[in-house]
Amino acid sequence: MKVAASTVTMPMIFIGLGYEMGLRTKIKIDALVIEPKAVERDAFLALVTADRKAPVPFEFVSDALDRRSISEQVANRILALIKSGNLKSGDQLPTEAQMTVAFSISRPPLREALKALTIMGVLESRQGGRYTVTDLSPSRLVTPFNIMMSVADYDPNQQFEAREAVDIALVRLCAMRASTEMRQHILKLAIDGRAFHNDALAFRLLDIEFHDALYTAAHNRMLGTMAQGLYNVGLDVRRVASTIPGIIKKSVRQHIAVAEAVMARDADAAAATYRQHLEHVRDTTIEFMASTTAR
Amino acid sequence: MKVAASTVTMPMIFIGLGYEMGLRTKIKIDALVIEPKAVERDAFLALVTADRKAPVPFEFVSDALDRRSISEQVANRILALIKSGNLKSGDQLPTEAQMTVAFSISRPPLREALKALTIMGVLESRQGGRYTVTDLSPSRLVTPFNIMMSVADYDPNQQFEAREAVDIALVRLCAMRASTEMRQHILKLAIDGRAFHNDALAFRLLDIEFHDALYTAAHNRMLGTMAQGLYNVGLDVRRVASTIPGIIKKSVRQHIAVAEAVMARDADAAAATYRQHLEHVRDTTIEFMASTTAR
DNA sequence: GACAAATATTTGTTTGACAAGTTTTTATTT
DNA sequence: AAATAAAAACTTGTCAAACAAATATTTGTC
Repeated sequence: MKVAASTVTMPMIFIGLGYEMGLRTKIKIDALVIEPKAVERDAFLALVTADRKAPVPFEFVSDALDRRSISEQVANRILALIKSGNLKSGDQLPTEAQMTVAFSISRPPLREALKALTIMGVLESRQGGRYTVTDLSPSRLVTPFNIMMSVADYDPNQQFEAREAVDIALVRLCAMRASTEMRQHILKLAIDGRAFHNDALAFRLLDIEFHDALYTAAHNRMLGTMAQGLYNVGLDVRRVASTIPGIIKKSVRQHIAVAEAVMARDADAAAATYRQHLEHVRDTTIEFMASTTAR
Repeated sequence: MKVAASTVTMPMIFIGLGYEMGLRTKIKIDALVIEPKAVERDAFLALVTADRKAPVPFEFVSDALDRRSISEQVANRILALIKSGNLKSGDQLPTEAQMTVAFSISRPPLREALKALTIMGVLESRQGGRYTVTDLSPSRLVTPFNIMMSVADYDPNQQFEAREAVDIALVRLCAMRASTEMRQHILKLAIDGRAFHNDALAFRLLDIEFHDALYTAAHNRMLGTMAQGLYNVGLDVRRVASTIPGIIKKSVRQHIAVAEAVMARDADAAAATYRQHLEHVRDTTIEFMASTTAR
């Protein structure tokens, strides 16, 4: 037990060296026997030690002071591994036990870092399985964006100003560079909406797909992620607002107009029609919010 | 010790009731005596119990499955308290010990949730002091945004497309609704740049302030946060790129042109000049990246 | 009442243990 | 020998207890 303690807190360079040499030690802790067999020349420890001196180009956490907690530092280190390409989508991370050795820390702070990245949609974990890097897709990474947006004071006007900037840029890009398949898919989704004039829930699902298709077809992940985040912010309000009779019908008509402009590769027309659509959504949303007197 | 364990895992409703009745229990754990004196009818426990049944309107974490870990659930709960206005900027959270009782969990998962929110810029903590809610300002909340953007594959063209959409919208808003003081501040920052034609570091700091002022003066926190995030993504590249002779001089001239358009409340002119500036930054950045052959 | 020292409180970190899943190995059967 | 089922090993999730380090609060003194 004493041995275990001193081994774990051994300077990283030593562990790394022992590791490089293929050293295999059996560490007995009470009734638990740890044998590093599954590691098999895992590159993680080397990576962690390698870019230890190299400063992370951009610091993510508020104060640049080194007085940050270990968990924040470790979260940055793992992010740096992903940024530098040493950890890619789908990759499995080492086990927590291995990482505690690699980072020379104990489990709780390590888990604080891992959980933070999990909540942010960068990592994924299942009890019994290992941590893996997610696909890092916009739909995964909107999570922190949603948090950011939802926590700030919610102002519908600001939100629609933002959507006007982001969505219309995306619609323009979509009209210019979408593939033929995506254009047809978008048009199909728009036309399919006609079947849901009286089914608010079904229309809402279709609406999500329609906007998603636009964002994806534009081939700009950054704008796409932002647009999706902004779309989500007002989603719960609009879910109720869209039950007002006539609103769905008008939305469907506008969707089709946008889709036809996209089909025609007419960026200006697509932007103009989409702007109309956005204004319609804004007005009905604000109207609805005003009608529910309680805040 | 047995008593302590059973007390902590007691159903929340009971704790809440005992609390409501002003019950004060002394819990002895080994040599540690916990006496809930500092709580003083703290509303936190009531809040936590209150909106326990009420479902959070929008779920932040990927899978809607209830198989999420406790820490993720608790993070959502705390966020819900902030969203609903029960926790405001600057508010102190209860101590960890109190929250473990309120949420009926142990410290590690609670800390995982708190640390996740800390890394995301929602909470702040100092050893010895308590957790507090940050000012939730864009500059704080960009953190998750930066992570999101930096983790995804970095494509300069996409980035500048995004900036074109977001920044130009902001500049337009700025030209329309900035206060007189802010306009003058922006102009001053632009003109001050002249002094730094040969000092890359100083110019970089001024550049950050200039763009920050534009974003703030536009009075749209959502767009402002996004713009700041996008600005940060390419910051380390541009820090080096801007050392190329002549680049600073041109940037300063363009800053002044933008500032003058803002002073004149001419949104179109501001947008046009800013677009020129962005293109200049884009071209020099791409040029620089191409010159450094190694990726 | 103001200031300094002592005390208490609070977050940060470590260690240890066990529960609840998942993966791998082993044994059995076909 | 291959497929399948059971067992073992492994891994994450959670709890518990303790101590270190920094901060708040109280107490004592002038």
